[in-house]
Amino acid sequence: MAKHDLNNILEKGIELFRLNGYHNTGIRDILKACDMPKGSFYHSFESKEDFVIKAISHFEEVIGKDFEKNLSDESLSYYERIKNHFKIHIKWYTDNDFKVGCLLGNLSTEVAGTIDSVSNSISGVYDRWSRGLASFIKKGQEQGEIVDDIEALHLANYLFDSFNGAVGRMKVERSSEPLDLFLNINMTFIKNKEKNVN
Amino acid sequence: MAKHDLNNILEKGIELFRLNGYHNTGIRDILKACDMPKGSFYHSFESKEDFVIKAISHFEEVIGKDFEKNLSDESLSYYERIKNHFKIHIKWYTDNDFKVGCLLGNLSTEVAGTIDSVSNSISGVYDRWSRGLASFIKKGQEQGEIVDDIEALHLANYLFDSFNGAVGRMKVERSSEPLDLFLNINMTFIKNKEKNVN
DNA sequence: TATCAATAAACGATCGGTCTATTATTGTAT
DNA sequence: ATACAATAATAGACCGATCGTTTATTGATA
Repeated sequence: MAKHDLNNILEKGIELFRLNGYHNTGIRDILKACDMPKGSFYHSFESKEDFVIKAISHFEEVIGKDFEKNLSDESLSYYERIKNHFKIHIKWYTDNDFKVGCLLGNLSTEVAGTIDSVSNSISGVYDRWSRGLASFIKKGQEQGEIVDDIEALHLANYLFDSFNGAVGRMKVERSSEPLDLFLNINMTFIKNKEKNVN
Repeated sequence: MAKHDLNNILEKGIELFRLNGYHNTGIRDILKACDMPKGSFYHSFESKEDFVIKAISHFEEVIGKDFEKNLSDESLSYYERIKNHFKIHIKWYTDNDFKVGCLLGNLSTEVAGTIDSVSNSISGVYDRWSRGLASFIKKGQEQGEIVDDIEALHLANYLFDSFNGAVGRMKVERSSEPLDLFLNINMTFIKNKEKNVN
């Protein structure tokens, strides 16, 4: 039995990676943030690379739950559920003063081009998330809420990517405007105007 | 008169920042890439931060020209010019094996949250570029080529952000698919279907 | 007493940045 | 034109700090 809760360390690491990036976050910073002694890190993790891979998995688990909950809210139309999901995330970024990015977005731009294990790991998460979102988009298309001239899986992938781009810009502008633009424009775009659904 | 061409150093730095990121690119790496000794760097630049700010300016200049050229191609409709511009960039990323990001996109996610001078500098570039693109979007809207229910400046900002998100994903997937999706989906979205313009 | 997780201390490498010394280049006076 | 001081530019050794990682030792358990 480990004395230190590994999930706690992973979450502190995720927090710091999101705030300061991968290469600008030292292992010492993570350890200091959760009062773990300096020597203990390599008892639980093989390397920093191993740590970030496990952090990605933990992130998938935590955000994935939130994700499923939002999309399964049967009081809303499929279109509204998707909109609501992004709205909730926008609120979160706003509450964090526009200084924190998405773990996957940060790692994608910073290290996905140089560390293969990281890009492979992120790719898997996006694949699963996109298929999850796509299943709800498809239902929305079948209900006539969402435009159906674009494949659901393509639309899902695109929406995630576009949102990440807006998050990057948000950090620059220190404002929710890029996120709001993302939401308003894409929600206008994907709405099937022939039906009048909220 | 300087023996070393400052623009050459800036371009090598931009290349490395785009490939490996800001914190993962040491000043030594930049100097080695252009055979410049250490002492000369600090004769020309105050610090790494000063260097990256000047690199952003140089990047604005270089890409800005390319940008203006593409959008001023009078053989194409406004809609086609915009599409063509992004197409040219997609080809460039493809030629670079999907491992290189946009300087501004990289710096936005990696350091815009922590180094104010960088976020301010990037913000200025985006502001000028967005206004440039918006002026052409506006003309496209007036010609009935582009949907006009969204403000041109908003659309311009949104397109840049969305493209950057696709570039991040491209690095993860090592594929042009995210970029192609960005182009196909957005070009479908912004096209005014009432008129039949290429 | 044997085992092994947990931890402290130290490792070599590299970071951004400074320092002093040397070499080109320039402006000025003759 | 020539001599010479002044300054710009080049060169690389060097600095303390910090990087990711390794090693040696401790402390608890069986």
